[in-house]
Amino acid sequence: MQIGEAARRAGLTVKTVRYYANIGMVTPPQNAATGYRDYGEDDVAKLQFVGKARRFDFSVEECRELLGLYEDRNRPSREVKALTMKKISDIDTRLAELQSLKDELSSLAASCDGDHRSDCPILNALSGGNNAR
Amino acid sequence: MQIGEAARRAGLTVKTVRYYANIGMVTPPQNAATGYRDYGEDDVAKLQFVGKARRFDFSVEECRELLGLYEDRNRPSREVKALTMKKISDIDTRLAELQSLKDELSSLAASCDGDHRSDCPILNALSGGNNAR
DNA sequence: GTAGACCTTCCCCCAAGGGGAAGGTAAAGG
DNA sequence: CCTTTACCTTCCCCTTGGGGGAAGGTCTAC
Repeated sequence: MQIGEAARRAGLTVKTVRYYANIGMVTPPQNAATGYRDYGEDDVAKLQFVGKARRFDFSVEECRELLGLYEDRNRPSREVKALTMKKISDIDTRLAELQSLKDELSSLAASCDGDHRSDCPILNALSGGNNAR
Repeated sequence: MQIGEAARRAGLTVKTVRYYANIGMVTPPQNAATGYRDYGEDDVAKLQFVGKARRFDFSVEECRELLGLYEDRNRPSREVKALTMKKISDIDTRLAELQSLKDELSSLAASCDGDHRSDCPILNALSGGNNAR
């Protein structure tokens, strides 16, 4: 099938699918005469796989790794689990950072009247000494 | 003072400070003879302000806006608070997304033995039907 | 035969700088 | 006076994950 239908079926844009072909992630054969890429069912499955992994916040390089494991029917599940645990740990780190930011911003916002007057504790905190963070 | 000291005092890299000058965020006068930028105390204060706002996850454009409000001694604090509340809302959205990702990945990881065998529920979920997400 | 819907490659664009080259400048040391 | 060292400058390419659009080839329908 052509790239448009493959993209539709994988829930990706044509640009994205072409990009994955360019970086060697999902590489369909290319018709010598027309230059058109020719996607098969297995390619669509890989595209769906990558699309789903991307939605799970795996980077393109991590997707490439997962795809390699996916295609290797004899790899130990340990490797896949390790990647997943690492990703969970990354997410935890980011969650903690964002929560901390939110707490600080919330306390700043709570101290600001937010009215027509110009006095603003938020700006004061941002411009004040380095003790704010 | 020269850019190096300004950067040190603001807790930023020279590259970053030069970038802020290039995009018109903090623009010190430039010595006509040597081309060296000449930072004053007010510039350092602005750099510190921007650096702190960046650490609060405000984008460079948002920082530019905050800096405008910071320099306008007559603006209502309402505007500053609105930007802050918007940022908190953005963070909330991202927190929810990440938490959801984490939950899904955690349940996948829990179902995977992670041993030497090749059967892996994580890969099965990624390659399976679209019901996983 | 021609319009419309595909497809291709190619190049520039985003954020927010980082890395490093090539070259100018200032101050200290010998 | 000369050299080393530590600054500084501009310039260009690199990052992530594609998006936008131009120029041009192809295929099907009417």
